[in-house]
This record gives sequence, structure tokens and C-alpha cells, in this order.
Amino acid sequence: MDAGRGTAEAGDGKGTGEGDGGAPRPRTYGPRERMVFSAAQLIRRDGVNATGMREVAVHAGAPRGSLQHYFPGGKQQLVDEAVAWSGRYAARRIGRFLAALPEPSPSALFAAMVGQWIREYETEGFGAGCPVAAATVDCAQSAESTRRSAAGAFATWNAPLADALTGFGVPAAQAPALALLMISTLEGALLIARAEGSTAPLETVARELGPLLDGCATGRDRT
Amino acid sequence: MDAGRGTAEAGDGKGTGEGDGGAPRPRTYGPRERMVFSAAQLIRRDGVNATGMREVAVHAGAPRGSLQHYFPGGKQQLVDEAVAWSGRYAARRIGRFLAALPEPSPSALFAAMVGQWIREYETEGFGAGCPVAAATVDCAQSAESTRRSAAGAFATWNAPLADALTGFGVPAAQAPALALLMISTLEGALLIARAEGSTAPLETVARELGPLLDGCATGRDRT
DNA sequence: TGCGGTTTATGACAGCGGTCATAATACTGA
DNA sequence: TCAGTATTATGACCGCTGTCATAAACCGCA
Repeated sequence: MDAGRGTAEAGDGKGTGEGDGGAPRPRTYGPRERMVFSAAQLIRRDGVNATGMREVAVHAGAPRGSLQHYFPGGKQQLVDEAVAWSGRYAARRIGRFLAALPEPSPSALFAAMVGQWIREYETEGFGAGCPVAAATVDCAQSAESTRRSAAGAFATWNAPLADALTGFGVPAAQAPALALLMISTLEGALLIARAEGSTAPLETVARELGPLLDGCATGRDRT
Repeated sequence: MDAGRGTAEAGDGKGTGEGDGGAPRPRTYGPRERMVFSAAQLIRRDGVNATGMREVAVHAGAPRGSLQHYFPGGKQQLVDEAVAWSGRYAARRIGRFLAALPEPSPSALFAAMVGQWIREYETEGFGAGCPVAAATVDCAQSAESTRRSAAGAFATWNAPLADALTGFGVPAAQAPALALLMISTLEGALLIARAEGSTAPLETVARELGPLLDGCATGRDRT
């Protein structure tokens, strides 16, 4: 899922430790948005409970006083919004993957999704995982609203994926299930890759699951 | 994966004394073991950072003073051992599933693994997930030893699964990869199921991935 | 210029976290 | 019985957390 990073649209961001004043901070985003963005970044690195509000403000280059102003619901609101934002981000990225596929197929799309993570891990290390997964692990039991937010994020992520699969010839009735399978497998492989500090699990699941996915696309309906 | 249930005295049965009709006399575990066990339970429920040492002692019915005595390495040591224990537990359970399969096949084994979670969620609610996943999310970045412990747990879990797959006719070269795919998918579906508060994701991945796994067992190729 | 709102600044607080220091107790073995 | 170790019992400490209360600064607008 990723919380987005650098690139053209996110601008500022990473490097929590080095909050140095080196890079000019494009003010294209307001403090509120930056705090949500930073929260997602920190959550996916350290988990929800290890991410402090003050830390979020610092990371976002936002004044601490803005926290209670923009998020009167406290930390829970901030976390919920960060999770929802991450879901939207992942969904948007599906569209971008789709547009960039040389030849459309379920396995190619899955490879693109996994490949994005492989590239991130190779270039930036295994410091961060999926923020929605982190929020689920940390809050599913303790914060009902966050749990719901995570469920919404997964659904938001699933929808465009399922649409893409139907476009590949997967029966409409099966597409959402297959999309869920892809997301599940990616999330799990992400976890294991982070634990092992290796991209091998990601590469493995892409290699193993990809052909099986394609089998569903050409199975009976596609012509 | 699961960390067993009930309070500290439950143990995990380990086959003896539970089904053999003898007196069920719960074998009593020492405070140390109970604390590791309780730590796993609490971690999988609230995550690592939200689980306090004092809380672990209380849950285990163990004296607080024993914490620093048995775990001079502090919380990190306790967490590491809880994670390692969980890995061993999951591995042991593969053997039990295998022995109980009516007709051996990859899909049946996967269904058993998933089914265990479905049953737990149906009877005890969605309060808890996989402790190894929780530890990975919370500690992969901050605690190197815990990250390694989680990697070890996944490996410990993978080994008997891969062995079982080769027993089902999966080529030995592919078995570990397929085992990884199964674990990844299960972990991811677990996450989503918890977020949604529904067992549907678990049922879905079992239904979708199962047949694909069997396709690999029939001596079919993988290129 | 003054006013009303949005936004930011600061400080305090109450609580809990892990960890340490120290002492008391229980138990084993001679 | 006693010595010595293993275990348990407390209490304190310091740092950090989320949250609140309050006031200052800012800014568009008359």
C-alpha cells in the first residue's frame, strides 16, 4: 500500500530523522494535509502506538498547536484519516499501474504492485510497511473507528483492482475475490519481507501467484 | 498462527493428555513459560507497544518481580521469546492439521489452516491476530532482535508446510515457495478479516487459492 | 484603524511506560 | 540447623504520551 513518497505529488516527506532544513519545503499542501501524510508515514514505520502526535507535527513541519485545531478528535481522528488517505493512495496507484502495463494481464498487474514495493525496499530499506496493516494490528481491538477506517481502505483498494481484473477477462463474479486474494498475498508477503529484510518473499509470491491469476482470466470467459 | 487461548494455564495440548481419555489434569507451567505465553496473547491482541510488562505479569498470574528475574533483557527479550514461541506453535500445528486431514492435498491443508482462524473468529471474536505479524509491524524498524525473531518464526512455520507439500507431490524445488505463498495469503487475509470484522476474506482466499495450489501438486509443471 | 475568525504558541497535567535498586522471602542442599 | 541461591515484593525514578487551557499572533475585511 505504501504511504506515497517523494515524487511529483507528494513533494516533501521522508527522512524523519533528518528533519534538517536542507530541502526546501514546498508549501503546496496545507499543514493539515501534511500532518495526515506524515502520520501515515510514521505509522507505517513504527506502528500507531509508537507514533506520537508531537512527532507527527515535527515531521510535517507543522506547528504543534495545529494538532488540536485540525484534529479535535485527537489522535484517533488523525490516525483514521491517515488510514483512509492511504487507501485512496493505493487505489489511485492501481490506475497508474494499469496505464503503464505493457501488456495487460492479471499477473502483470500483480507484478507491478509487488514490484513497486521491491523497488522501494531496494532503494530505501525495509523500514516501512503498509500503514493500513499497521493500523489494523494496533487498533483493531482498541479503536473501533480505526478498524472501520482500515476496512474502508481495503475496500477502496479492492474496487479498482477488481475492475481491472474484469477488464482482463476475469468473470465479474470472481473479480472481487481475486482482487482480495492479490491484496492478501501482497500484504502477507510484505510482512514477511520486512521481517526477513529481503525482497525474496515478494519476488516469490509474484512468481508463484502470477500464473495462477492468469489462469483465471483465460479460464473460460476470456476470448 | 494463534497463540492459544484462555488464560495462562491452557498450554497447547501438544497431543498428550487431551484426547486420550485420561484425567485432563492441566499440566502446570512455570511462571516463565506462562509469561511468554501471555505476552504472545496480549501482543496479538493489542500489538507490542500497547502491551505493558505489568500487564503481562498480571495476565500470567505471575509476580511482577519475576519479570526482571527471568527476562533480564527486558521487554525486548520477552517479546522475542513470545514471537519465537508463536512460530514453534504454528509449526507444530501444521503437523496436527496434517494428521487430521481426511484426504491429503494442498488445498485441504490450506483450508485447515484458514479454517482454524475462521473458527476462532466465529467463537471468540476478532480481537486477536497473529502475534508475529504484530511484532513485525511494531518492531521491524525499532528492534533488530525482534525482527530477526519474527523472521525465524516465519521460517519455522514454513519448513513443515513445505515438507507437507512435497508429500503431496509438489516438486521439492517449488514447495518452499508455495508454502510461503500460503502463509503470505493467510497473513494478509487475517489482517483484512480483522479489519472488516468478518471471516469472509478468509473464506474467500481459501476458496480462490485452494484449487490453484492443487494444480501445482499434480506433478504439473512450473516454469 | 479596529474587529472576528482562524491559526499558532506554550505550558501544565495526569497517567503510564520500562527499568532499576533494594529488600524480603522461599527453597535447596549440606 | 544453617548458608546460599532462586524467587518474589515494592517503591521509586524518569521520560514520554495525549490532552487540555490559555493566550498570543496572524489575516481578511470593513
